[in-house]
Amino acid sequence: MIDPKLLRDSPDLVRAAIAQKHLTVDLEAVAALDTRWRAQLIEVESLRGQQKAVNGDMAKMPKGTPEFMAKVGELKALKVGVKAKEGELKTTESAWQQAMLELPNLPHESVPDGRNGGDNVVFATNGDVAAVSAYAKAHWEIPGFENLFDFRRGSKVTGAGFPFYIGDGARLVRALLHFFLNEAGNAGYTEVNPPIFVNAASAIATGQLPDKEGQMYETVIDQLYAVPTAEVPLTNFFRDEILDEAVLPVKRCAYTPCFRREAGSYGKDVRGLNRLHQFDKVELLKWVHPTQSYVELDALKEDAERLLQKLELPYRVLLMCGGDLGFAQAKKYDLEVWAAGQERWFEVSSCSNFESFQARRARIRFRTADGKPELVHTLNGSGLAVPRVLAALLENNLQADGTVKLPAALVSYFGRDTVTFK
RNA sequence: GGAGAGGUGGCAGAGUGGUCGAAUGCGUUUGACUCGAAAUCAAAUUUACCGGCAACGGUAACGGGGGUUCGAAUCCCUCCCUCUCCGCCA
Repeated sequence: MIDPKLLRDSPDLVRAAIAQKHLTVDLEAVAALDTRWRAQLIEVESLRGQQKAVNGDMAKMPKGTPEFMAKVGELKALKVGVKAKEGELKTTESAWQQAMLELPNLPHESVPDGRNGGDNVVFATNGDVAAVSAYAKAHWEIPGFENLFDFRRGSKVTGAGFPFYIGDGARLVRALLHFFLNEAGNAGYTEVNPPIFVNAASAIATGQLPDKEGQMYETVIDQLYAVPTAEVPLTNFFRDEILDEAVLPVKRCAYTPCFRREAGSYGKDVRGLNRLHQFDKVELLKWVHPTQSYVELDALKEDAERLLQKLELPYRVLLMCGGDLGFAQAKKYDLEVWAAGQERWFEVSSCSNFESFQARRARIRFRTADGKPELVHTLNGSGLAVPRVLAALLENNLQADGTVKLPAALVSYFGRDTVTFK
């Protein structure tokens, strides 16, 4: 949620920022709701003030006297009007709140203009794409692939996009997760093992709701959502809390399976490990002082990059343009890894600064030196998503004999330096 | 899943219909005393929103929501959560 005062005082600024995201929002309608809400609030508060004043008098006079009964009558009459006004206020207020929840976050000034993915800026590249592998092929075409990654049985048991990982396949997932978590720990992130179902309040706080419920799996009778990312339970850990300024920045990481319904994708995008309904990911999360959030964003991005460097995977960093920014992000870098077999870049991490957008929804604050609560800034990034990293490892490191040579960083986690597809 | 008890300020803990945003204790902050510290004494110490340049004023909040009443922390309904006992269970 953006600051209501900002919309009130500088609507043009808000309008321009939203335009940069190429979203259409009826700001006038929101502003009108805000105006009406305040007018009604003032009215209701003054009526309640009257009630309180008369009530105060009554408290001091003996019960049952004619004066007392007169006051009762007076307040009885007043009550009807107040109830009606309160009802109106409530209606306006919930409409206004809903509208505010549907307003996107504003892009940071350093975000480049652009309409879609094609306008993103290549911020940095690392590694030599041309020199990867003479034997690369799309990972699902590697002979024996289905021995390690069983999509057919996954479809039978659950549905498309829910593979079984078998033998070295399962072992690779475990090795990567272990590697990611250890690296995050070394970088100062405290490991957390969070719930993987969250309630609606949590999903609202991080921006999944309202609006995007179709992208989450929902339980039938308990009205819980399977987490699309560990970001949701992790961020909500401090919901409705005021932190001590001295503890900032708080840095945490978590592994969770992630569940995404992702309706509407097809073709090569969803072949093999490219896009799944369930996948494993380690998420990095920070709660920081507002003055530090952009420094922290760069550090976060570097923490994620380091993983790709250690895995010896060529990657590039994209600075997302306004039109390709998500609803809740103020600024976002995507890390894309090169998959030599498909000759494509794949997003394996998305590092974002939400500024106070999530913190305002979640009411996560810290106490400043002068004792006043102030909203923190939240940031998160993948560190990293497993299946696409895995796909790139398989494709880029495929050898002539059909085995895959693992990067040195992974050998101790995997237990061997070679993956076979038997 | 069944039965019972309970959810009050940073914490502990009073309050069972009328100036109660809420006693008291602890904690914290500031000041006094002291060479300094402890102890002691004094004062301060929730949050949100609205109005206001500000000082300040107003309204709301005693787990959430609804109801009764002129008036609710207090009575009623409902949901959530915690604890105890029983059942079940990795």
